[in-house]
Amino acid sequence: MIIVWMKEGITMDQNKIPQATAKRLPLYYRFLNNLNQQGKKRVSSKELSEAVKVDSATIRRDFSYFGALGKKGYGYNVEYLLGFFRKTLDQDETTEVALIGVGNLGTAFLHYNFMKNNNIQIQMAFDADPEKVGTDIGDVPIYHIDELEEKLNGIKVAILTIPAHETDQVTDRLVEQGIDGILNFTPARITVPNHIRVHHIDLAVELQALVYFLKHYPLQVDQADK
Amino acid sequence: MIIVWMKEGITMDQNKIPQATAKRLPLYYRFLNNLNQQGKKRVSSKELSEAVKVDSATIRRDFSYFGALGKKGYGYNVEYLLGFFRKTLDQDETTEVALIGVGNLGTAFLHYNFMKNNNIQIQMAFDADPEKVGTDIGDVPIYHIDELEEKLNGIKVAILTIPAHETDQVTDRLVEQGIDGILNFTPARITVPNHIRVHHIDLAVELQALVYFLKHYPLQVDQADK
DNA sequence: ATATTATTGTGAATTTAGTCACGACTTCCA
DNA sequence: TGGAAGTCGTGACTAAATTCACAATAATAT
Ligand SMILES: NC(=O)c1ccc[n+]([C@@H]2O[C@H](COP(=O)([O-])OP(=O)(O)OC[C@H]3O[C@@H](n4cnc5c(N)ncnc54)[C@H](O)[C@@H]3O)[C@@H](O)[C@H]2O)c1
Ligand SMILES: NC(=O)c1ccc[n+]([C@@H]2O[C@H](COP(=O)([O-])OP(=O)(O)OC[C@H]3O[C@@H](n4cnc5c(N)ncnc54)[C@H](O)[C@@H]3O)[C@@H](O)[C@H]2O)c1
Repeated sequence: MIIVWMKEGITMDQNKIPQATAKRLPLYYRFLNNLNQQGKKRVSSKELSEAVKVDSATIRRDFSYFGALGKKGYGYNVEYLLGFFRKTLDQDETTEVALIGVGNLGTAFLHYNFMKNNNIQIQMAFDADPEKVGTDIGDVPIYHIDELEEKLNGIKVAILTIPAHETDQVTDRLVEQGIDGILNFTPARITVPNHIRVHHIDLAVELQALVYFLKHYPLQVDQADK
Repeated sequence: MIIVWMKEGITMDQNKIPQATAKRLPLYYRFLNNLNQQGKKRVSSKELSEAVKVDSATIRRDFSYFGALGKKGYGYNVEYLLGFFRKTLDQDETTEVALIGVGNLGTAFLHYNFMKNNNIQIQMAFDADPEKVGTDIGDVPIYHIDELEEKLNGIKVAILTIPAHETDQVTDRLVEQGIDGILNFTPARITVPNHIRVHHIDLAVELQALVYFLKHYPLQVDQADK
């Protein structure tokens, strides 16, 4: 077995962009979009910092990976920066997504459908329940999961909101169809070939972790908490 | 203005537990619970690693912050480890939570209500819509947001699933009532006094970040991807 | 018994992320 | 025009997290 490793971040474009930075980009983008809509022309790392709650040095550092986007003594030009990020985040082309599992969570996502500030659209949904199949939710058609192979049509990103015990089976079929990325809301940790990227969002874990932090990590006490 | 800083992680119990470790604890706990229910008696860091997708050295390191929980050459005793984590994660006492905003997401959470493997329970919900007030969802009563002060009754943790533009106003009221922690699903970054812990889960950002990674961070290509 | 195999716990090394602090440059006002 | 104020970009530092790699030890088989 020959394995070719392309370590992350040293390939393709010149992306040496740290992962931590990459995760913050959509946040910056959204906020810049707001500013722009408000007609704001310039913004400093300090202002941004207060709004997105990221240290201003971190913001400057993040931006600097893309070159010198600002002007010393001035700040950043909102429109320019926004345009830059639009290109960087590929906001011009829409990414099509499939959602699997139209239950409580899945339905919520379909109603919301991420199209507010961004380039991502749920194109179709699948469910195993015949009751749900055939209806639309917010213009998104719901197909039966048996039609996955037939309908998926080259979609590369999937959101998984099915019961945990169905996860492996469905994942295998998605992999078979050439999926590239999965946003997994089930508590199951899935196994996929390593060219596929999976992000887990484990809501129960998030809540438990918050509670754990509250009990065990007392925060700063500011005696003049105004 | 006098500020007393208690830096995180050097206070109270002997917790020098790194944050990254703390965030993984609920995950470990859940998986150990599964194992135990399956009647499994022992488990190695390698097995755990495959199941939860965390490097086995990281798992051993994580556990080691709590002392020597395993046996060399053997692994970990599932029951013992589980018992240990139950205590550590305070799984015996239930944490009461309030949910604010019974919309798409909020309703999904109410139906789910986290009580599966853990000690967290949504006790009550609030909404501004009179249509929703008065009904119950899965035994959780829905009150009008105007009753917040009256009903909240010392609850220390809140889940926020309201529209972004309502966030500051509602947050201030929660703070006023002495909330300790907020799990914020709105895209708004909220400002709170620094003894209050806020975790953001920004679903749109997560999805955008996944797409960004797919386009810009080609993963390892395994030529014998079996 | 003894050898073989499995697996921990942890120092040390490495990698990744975050922050400080300041020189360089811009803007803006008097 | 000159100087004060503001802000970036970044080298150097610090901190946090991960991973390597191996001695120590336990379980098991023969
Ligand atoms: N709802 C929440 O608040 C919440 C919180 C944390 C985690 N989760 C996790 O998210 C997932 C979904 O949760 P939910 O509350 O929406 O569950 P749900 O039961 O409401 O929805 C699951 C949906 O998947 C469908 N389904 C079942 N098998 C399928 C298959 N093979 N192919 C396609 N569809 C199939 C069902 O018909 C159902 O509509 C679960 O894994 C759950 O553990 C949910
Ligand atoms: N639904 C999703 O998939 C999704 C995805 C990403 C982010 N979000 C964010 O999560 C939040 C909730 O989303 P949603 O889709 O559930 O929205 P929603 O509009 O369906 O629900 C919001 C609910 O909050 C209630 N509300 C409004 N003002 C209130 C107040 N002052 N006090 C109490 N309740 C109030 C409304 O009556 C409504 O029931 C939003 O901020 C949204 O941006 C949602």
